[in-house]
Amino acid sequence: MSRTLNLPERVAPETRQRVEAAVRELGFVPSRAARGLITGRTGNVAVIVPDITNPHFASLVRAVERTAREAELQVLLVDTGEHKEEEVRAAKSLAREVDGFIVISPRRLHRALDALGATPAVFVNRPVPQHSSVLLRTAPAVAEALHHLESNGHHALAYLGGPAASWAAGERRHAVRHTGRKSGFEVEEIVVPGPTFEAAFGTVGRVVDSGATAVVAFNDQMALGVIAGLRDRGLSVPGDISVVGFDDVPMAAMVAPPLTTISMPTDEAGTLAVDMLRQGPASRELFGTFVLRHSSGPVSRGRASVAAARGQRVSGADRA
Amino acid sequence: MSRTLNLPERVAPETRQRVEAAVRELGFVPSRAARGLITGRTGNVAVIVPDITNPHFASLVRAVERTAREAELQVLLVDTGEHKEEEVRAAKSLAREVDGFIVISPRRLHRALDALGATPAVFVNRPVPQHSSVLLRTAPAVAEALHHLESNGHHALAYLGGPAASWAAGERRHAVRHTGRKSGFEVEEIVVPGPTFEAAFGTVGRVVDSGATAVVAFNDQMALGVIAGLRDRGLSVPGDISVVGFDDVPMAAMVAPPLTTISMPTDEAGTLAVDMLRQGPASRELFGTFVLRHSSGPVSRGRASVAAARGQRVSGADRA
DNA sequence: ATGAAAGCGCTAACAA
DNA sequence: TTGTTAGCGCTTTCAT
Repeated sequence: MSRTLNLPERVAPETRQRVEAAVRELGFVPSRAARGLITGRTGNVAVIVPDITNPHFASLVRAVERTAREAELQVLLVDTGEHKEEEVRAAKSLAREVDGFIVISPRRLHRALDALGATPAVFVNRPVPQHSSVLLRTAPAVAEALHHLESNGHHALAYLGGPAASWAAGERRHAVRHTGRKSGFEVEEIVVPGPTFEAAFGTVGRVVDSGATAVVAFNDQMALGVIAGLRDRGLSVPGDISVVGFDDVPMAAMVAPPLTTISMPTDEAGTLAVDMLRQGPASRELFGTFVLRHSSGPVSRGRASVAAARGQRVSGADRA
Repeated sequence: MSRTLNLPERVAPETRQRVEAAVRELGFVPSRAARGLITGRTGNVAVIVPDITNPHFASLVRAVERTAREAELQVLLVDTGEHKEEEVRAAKSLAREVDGFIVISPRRLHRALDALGATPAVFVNRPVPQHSSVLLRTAPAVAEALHHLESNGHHALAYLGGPAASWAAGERRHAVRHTGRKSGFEVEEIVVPGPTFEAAFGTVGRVVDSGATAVVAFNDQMALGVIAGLRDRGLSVPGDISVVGFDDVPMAAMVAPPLTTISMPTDEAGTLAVDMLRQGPASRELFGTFVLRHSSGPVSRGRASVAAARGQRVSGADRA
């Protein structure tokens, strides 16, 4: 019977038909657990994310799920809630329940690696020795973005950074600093307490003070925070200041003004990640693309309103 | 040994310590699969959603995941991609791999029920005979919303409906129609091809023509679509027309103007859903709350710009 | 080409 | 209180 299901070609056609009929009739579904016990393969893959509520991670997970199901794999979801020790716990407790891990949690944390045991893993946006990774690179897209800004008369840029421990934060920061300086931009780097709307909102005082005419933020949520903060000070986007984000989350196209941003190939990344699980350690790179929408444009002429807003800060009207 | 792990109180303290030490030393983790084979409990729960990329569902899933992990359950994620037959496939193939289903996919589909077999399930926003459900009710919050609109001088309302097959669409539609008429509103119902930004964007022609001064949309994405469409016609929100959404997705607070909406208790719903898995069939209700932000306000005085926009439609400038 | 038997890692029931 | 055994539903090997 087992033979009929797994090696149908090595069974007599007649027996085969009988068995298949019975299977359909009884609605028989083999137990993956029992099978896994003996084969050593569970048919499960675990995907670990910091926060499924972040649209960028949600897109990645959706792609992983779709590809996994096409390969008859089940997806175990672990949401660490940005809590790194949860990642280790999950790895340890799941290591033998899954055929592989897809770790999208971008903070580097080396303790986690032991917990994996011999279970293969592919890391998204986190290069790890001895393990597979898929890296989402932005440098070429950033170059395009800065070229767009430059040709619109911008020279002074503020960059709102991401979490220090994140590989993506390093890559993006390097891309804008490096490309920026090469293109003759003056780039002011602003460190933000977290990669969130609120945190970014709280930094607009520094953005305005910096004299920048354009700001690039680590992700779209932060870009929205900047836009809201600017508006809160009576400044308009892109009229007074241009804003560019990263990720191109679905909402980026729905807001006003629609966000100029760097779109990440999340579908390909998710698909690639599960495909890479079968192969040995390897590192692949995928590239983001520049998406021009309406939160960026020509540098403003007068800058009177920006100067006025700068006055605000001195008067203590800054909002933390 | 098994005893030490599962019934520690029925083992001699000394033996217990020895075993526990060994467990820690070897990093022993029992195989859920093998255990499940004999106990009949897998320690897994499957959660089925139409689209994890929708922030409303993502919030629900996050709550489910957190609660499940606290109960030492693993979460199997199934994203049906809005495809109802996938739901049946998933139910059939997972029925024996999980201790329960949490079905957040809101379209009603009765074929799915047989596939469940004897596996318990709790349905979110879908009442199902013989099964548990948690229903997210909005009527009281809608009453508040309409009262807010009324006291701001609104009398004519457009309602943009959700998917016909969805229980939530029925509940929300009934709430606004019923409460609306009771409060003396004139409510124009507009059917939209899908619960999306784009689909809603495409209906603003009809919204404007209806003469409504306020629109309530089935969800926040649609509300954003309406706002964008209105802006596209030179109309402002809430200056010319007020807009109210449902769900209070995280982005609702980040956009301009911040969305007035009806917030859903997704955390409680998710938690409740996994708690209810253990108990027998039951139906619980949770209530949304009205959140007043800035996409709604006093009805505009002149309405000249709205009249102008209406002219647009006649001239064929409508965007499908 | 097919049947029979052993055994994957555990728990439950029974002995001791 | 602890050791032993049968067996969960499968696959694999060996015999037929």
